[in-house]
Amino acid sequence: MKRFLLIDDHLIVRSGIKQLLTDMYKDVEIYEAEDGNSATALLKTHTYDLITLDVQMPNTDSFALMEYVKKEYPQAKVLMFSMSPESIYAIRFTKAGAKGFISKSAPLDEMKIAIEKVMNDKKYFSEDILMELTKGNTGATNNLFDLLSPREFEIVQMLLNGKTISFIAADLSLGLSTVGTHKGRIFQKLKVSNLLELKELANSYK
Amino acid sequence: MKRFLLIDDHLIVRSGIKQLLTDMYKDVEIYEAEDGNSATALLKTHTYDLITLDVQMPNTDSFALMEYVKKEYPQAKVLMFSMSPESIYAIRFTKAGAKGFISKSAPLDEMKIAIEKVMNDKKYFSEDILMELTKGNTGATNNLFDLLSPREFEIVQMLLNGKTISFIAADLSLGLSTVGTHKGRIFQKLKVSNLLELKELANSYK
DNA sequence: ATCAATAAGCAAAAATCTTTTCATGCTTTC
DNA sequence: GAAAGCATGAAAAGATTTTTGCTTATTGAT
Repeated sequence: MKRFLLIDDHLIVRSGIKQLLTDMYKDVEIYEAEDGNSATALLKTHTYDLITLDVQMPNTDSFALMEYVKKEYPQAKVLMFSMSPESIYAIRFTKAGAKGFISKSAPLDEMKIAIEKVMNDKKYFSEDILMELTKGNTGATNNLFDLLSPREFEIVQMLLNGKTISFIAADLSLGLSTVGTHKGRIFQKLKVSNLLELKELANSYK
Repeated sequence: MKRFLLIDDHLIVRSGIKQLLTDMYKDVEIYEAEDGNSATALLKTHTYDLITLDVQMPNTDSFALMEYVKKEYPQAKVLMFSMSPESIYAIRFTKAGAKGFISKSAPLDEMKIAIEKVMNDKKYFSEDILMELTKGNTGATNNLFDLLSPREFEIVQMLLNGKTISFIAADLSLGLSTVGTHKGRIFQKLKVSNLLELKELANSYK
């Protein structure tokens, strides 16, 4: 018998995963949580063979939940489900202890593989994420913003407040291109490719 | 026998809806499309008792698809599924002919009601959207996005997805300055002065 | 039929941003 | 103490975006 915990705010998604799991295993026991509170409550009542966790949920800090799970239940096997294939969150969640990361639009076969792998305490990541993970940067930090130098940090905050390059340059008495260069390096370090992604990343740190 | 067409890019969501439908009706025939192309192909092969359509899909303009469906198959009954309960999309899709609008996180009972209503050619909308709709009749809207023209709305969506001016221009086969002008007009209508403010405004309708 | 308002589009110039490359100073490491 | 590496800064060239002013089409109201 396998026991699962599905954490996702969308009922219809939980229902889909449930379907998949009952297809895969003959004897399953499935628990569902639609937010962090019900998740922690359910974590206390049982141990699970696999926990699936949605990356983005309203009213719930998925990342904090992941950290909580890792701390309280170190053996827990967590498979992250994300809406978009290219997730800027992948690295953070992986460092926080997620064993796998898969997109909700992934084909069935891939999902099954991901589920089985993680259940057997192996890791599962899609190609693109794996590349991101292996690409240098084995920095032990959990917070990508820690990688920024003081100056970069100063500038990233202004960018997050909607300030333009030219405004920042004037404000800090720097050359236009200097600020531009900083911005480029910031984007590289944080692995984002535009302002909106940067904002999202920042928001994900609450 | 009931025949359904589910249009959603996330397999796991389709699977969830399928589950719900097979629970509701004894004899069902379910077709799935993960993008606009496969949807239009499937529309040609059968008529359906109900079509469910995801509001946001990558590589697919859901709104254009809705308009296409309405034009080619005026009797089709379309139930929109959206990630968030309130939505900048609600009115637009309703005007384009959607018969219902429901959130993916809605409780099971509500989903069943929505499905049944739309199948019986009645309308279904959640409270908040209904309010939005009735306000429209009296002239004033409380959703700034409703002020945008079709083209502007198309472009604002892409901007919210992090697309650049030049990408949008190429994608829509428009001149660079055309898209730039649209963007300027969008910012004016929505009273925002940069991308981040735009994003925030959009989020506030979620 | 005309007028006014809205929508859609573009060219060209001006403004702004990005990328590449390099220089310098400061730490850390061997 | 030399080498390696990072932080900071910027010029130059190139690319992109914004703004201005204008054209055309469509629609609704008078």
